[in-house]
Formats: sequence, C-alpha cells, structure tokens
Amino acid sequence: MKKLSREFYNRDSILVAQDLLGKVLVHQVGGQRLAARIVETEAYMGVIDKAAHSYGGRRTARVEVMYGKPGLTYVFFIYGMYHCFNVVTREEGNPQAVLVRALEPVEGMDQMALNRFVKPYEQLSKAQVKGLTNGPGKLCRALVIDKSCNGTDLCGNTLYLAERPADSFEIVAAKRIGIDYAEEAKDYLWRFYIKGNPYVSVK
DNA sequence: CAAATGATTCGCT
DNA sequence: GCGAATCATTTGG
Repeated sequence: MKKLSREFYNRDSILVAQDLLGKVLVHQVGGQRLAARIVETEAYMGVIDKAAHSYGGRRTARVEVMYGKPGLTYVFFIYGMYHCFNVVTREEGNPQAVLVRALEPVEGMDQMALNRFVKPYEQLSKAQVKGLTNGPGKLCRALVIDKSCNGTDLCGNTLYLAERPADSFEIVAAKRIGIDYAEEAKDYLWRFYIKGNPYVSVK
C-alpha cells in the first residue's frame, strides 16, 4: 500500500474530499494495526465557508492546525463526548480541511469491536457491525483517535492514509450534515460518499 | 418505524 | 454561560 504524498493534500478541498473516497486510513497503535477504507467525507472550505470553524479567518488555538501544512490532522472534540477526524488541505495559511465521516473496517476489526462495544467482533449483532465506523464520532472511537492525535502528520508512520489498488465505485454528492446554523452554506453539495456502501452515515 | 431527548466537555464570547 | 461538523436510548404511533 502506497502512502499518500504531501502534494495530494495541497489541492482544492473538494477534489481532495472526492479523492479520499476508497483510500485507507491506517492507525498504528499499541502494536496493533487498525485500517479502514474511507467511504464518506465532507469538504470545509475555510474562510468563505460559514460551516467551517475557520470561517472569516477565525484563528484560535483550536483551529490553528488548519492554518498549518497540508497533510496534518485536525481532530476536535464535540458535544462533550465525541471526536471528529479531519485532514488539513491546502497550503500553509489557507485554513481548509476535509472531515472523514465514515469508514469501512479492513484490518483490526476485533480491536475496533472492543473499542466500541467492549466485546469481540464475532459476538457483535448485525447492527453493531454496521455501527462500528459509520459516523464521525464512531470511527474515532473505533480507531482510537482523540485530541492527542491533533496535529499529527499523515506523512508519518503512526497515522496515515494509503492508496488501495484496483478499487472502483460511484461517487454521490450531497448536503453536509449537522450544520443547520450555516445559513446558505448548509445546502452546498460538499459531502461525498460511495454509492451503495453500507457504512455511509446518512444516505 | 420515526422523532424526541439526554449525555457531558471544551472553546469561545 | 452557551452551544457544538454526534450518538445511543427512549418514547410514541
């Protein structure tokens, strides 16, 4: 599996969001390898995007990493109990990112099951298998992604994204989720997912 | 089945 | 203080 280069992330966030579909997120943790295929993403277009944390050029400690190099992670804490995993896009100083909303488990499913439901994969109900990684908060719990991962370089060796050979699918564009406060920006078709994939959070 | 609700912490005003 | 790029659970039809 070939790791994605820095240049991959230094492009229009909408393109990156689309191209991330089908790629594999790998987290090397506790001697275990957790890997899952990206099936749903959302683009956050920075200063012009009312839904983005960096809208209007807001620059606080929380969003600082979005102003950094492309290929870093932006992990934030939300609703008192969940994390969301993002990939920083564009050059330094241009605060854009792509939110990863859903994954399809590929490797280390047993560990993911323990992380999410505190029981082995074989004992999960059908609904629990689907619920393993089909949402931004869920996938972070399954892959052990939390605040300490914020700012990690995806061009490194513990947390990274890789190419997956011979993968073909259809991409669907849709409205983003959970941003009702964003006025006209909430209707932009900046969410992308793999058509027909059971792990997509909202069809 | 869909819809409403409670959980629970952090970052910002 | 308030509200958040969410989710599990409960409630009601």
